[in-house]
Amino acid sequence: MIETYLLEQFSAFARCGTLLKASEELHITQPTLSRSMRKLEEKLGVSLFHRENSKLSLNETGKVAAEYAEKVLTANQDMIDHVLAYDRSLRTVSIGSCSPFPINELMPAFQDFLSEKTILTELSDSDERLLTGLKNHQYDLVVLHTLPADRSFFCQRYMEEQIYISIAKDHPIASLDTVTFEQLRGIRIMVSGNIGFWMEICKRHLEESDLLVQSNNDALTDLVEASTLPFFNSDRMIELGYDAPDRKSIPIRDDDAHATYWVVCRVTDQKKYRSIFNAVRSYAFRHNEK
Amino acid sequence: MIETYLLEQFSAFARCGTLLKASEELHITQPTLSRSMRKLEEKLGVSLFHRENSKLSLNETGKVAAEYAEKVLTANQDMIDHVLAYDRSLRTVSIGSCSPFPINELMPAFQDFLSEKTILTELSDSDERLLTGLKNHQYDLVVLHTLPADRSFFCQRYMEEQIYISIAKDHPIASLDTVTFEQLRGIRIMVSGNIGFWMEICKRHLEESDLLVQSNNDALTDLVEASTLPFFNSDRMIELGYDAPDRKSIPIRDDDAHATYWVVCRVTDQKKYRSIFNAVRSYAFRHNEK
DNA sequence: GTCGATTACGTATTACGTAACAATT
DNA sequence: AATTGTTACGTAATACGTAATCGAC
Repeated sequence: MIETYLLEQFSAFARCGTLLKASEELHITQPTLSRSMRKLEEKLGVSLFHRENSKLSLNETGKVAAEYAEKVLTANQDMIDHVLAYDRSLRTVSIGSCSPFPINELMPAFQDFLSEKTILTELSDSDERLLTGLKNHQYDLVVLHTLPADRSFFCQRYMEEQIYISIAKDHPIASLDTVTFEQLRGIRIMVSGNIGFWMEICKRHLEESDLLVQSNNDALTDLVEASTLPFFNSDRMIELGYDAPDRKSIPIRDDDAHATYWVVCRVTDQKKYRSIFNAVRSYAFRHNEK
Repeated sequence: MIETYLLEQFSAFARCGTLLKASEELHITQPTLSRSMRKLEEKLGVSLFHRENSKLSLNETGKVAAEYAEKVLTANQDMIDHVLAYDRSLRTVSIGSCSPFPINELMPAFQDFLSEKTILTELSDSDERLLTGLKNHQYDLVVLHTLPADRSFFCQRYMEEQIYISIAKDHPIASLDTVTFEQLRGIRIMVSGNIGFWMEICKRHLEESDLLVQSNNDALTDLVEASTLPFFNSDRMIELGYDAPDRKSIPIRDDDAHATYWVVCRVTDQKKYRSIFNAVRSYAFRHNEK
């Protein structure tokens, strides 16, 4: 077997063409490289270079050897990458969600029951992408707004969320008890940029030009206070106090404005996340009682 | 990058299960292995083992690492194997032939013009197999008894060979000037085992049970002298003095009993073997003159 | 007591750098 | 003169072995 450092030095020479350039790239001296190249030849028992006129170059065998050396080195680097990634994956729980609110609500439970692990959360606007991610171990837990048919997933019903329009009290619409997306068409409405699948819903029912998307949440809060423009809200957000005093929040009665969230994992991991699912279940129970 | 010796030691431990057995396999001491395993963990920056009760075993990450280590090591060994094989191939000329006689005749030319190379000759009973071997660099030169249609080969007509039956002078057939395979059916005939495609010809035209195949050439010579059984001969063999005084050699007039040999190489190698083909051509010219 | 792993210490190997030299361009 | 590769020599790093220690079965 050939030691890795010899292959690294050989590969560097093959790329750079001269020992000098290779030695600069590797931050070692030429004599070291010169000796290493001889050593590699000795180890293999074959000649790898043309040596003439203080000019060193690969011969036919050397070119073949360089190709294979590259393979060995990438295999080595691959090992490092994969082992580190695997080790990381053991200490990390990746959670994907179609919407930001369930994640916020679940965070305390995650921190309780996965205290020794790193928690990594990610928003996605597509249930489908979340499920494929769950399947190929990109995620360990996902929160969906649709119930997957696949039996290889374990699903627990979690919570409901209802979208509201928060609109100035003197606006004609403020007199209504409920509205439809249809009634909101043509009105400019502010909306946060990080709302997962809700953005798709909004774009489907309203003109895209009417949506004032604001990715920065602080900026959105400022805008709400500084303007009288309506904005999208939800029962969950209102519960948390995200409301504006001079506005009225009116529920949107379209089916699409209501979501039921499901917490999902691979059936093989069902036991692993048992305590989390218990917390989810009791949360769902408490809220169904109301 | 991880040095190869660390991966070798790690792999040995993964196979053997204990440091002691691994150390015996590698002919090093346990302390060395113990230190190396720690070093590997340090280099990767992750834990690879369960250490408890003077018992060392791979943890989950360690098992993954062992798989990848194996890949790196096989890539390393692959490199060595292929580089050595390639280097060998540069100093070797592999010659395949459908018949022994052309090789014997060409040997002096090979030794003249490939003096710095190792010459490797091989008999094959199938032109087809010789051609595929030539295509995939198993052979560099082949001698065929059929002219290949493929334009990616360069072909040079070489020599003729005519099969004779050498039969006791008092045998009825000995009175004939020529014979056919048909006339020889039912007669037990001795034949050498190493005659390439000729064996196929004999089996096609004669009962297999009538052929007394003798793989050892010396034994065949002895048998020829000690018995009066007929045997197959050829004009080329007769020229070289391979004959028996108390027998008569009669040419077989079937088409199959006559062969025209072609020396063939890949067109890409045509120049490389130019001097050999010159020798072949002049040999063919001399013999056509006769 | 045996087996397996680790620690501590000393040694031998060897990979590397410095300096000088050789050979081209 | 500048560039590139090699040789010679000394040094620092390190891989290894020996001996002793600890724990468990």
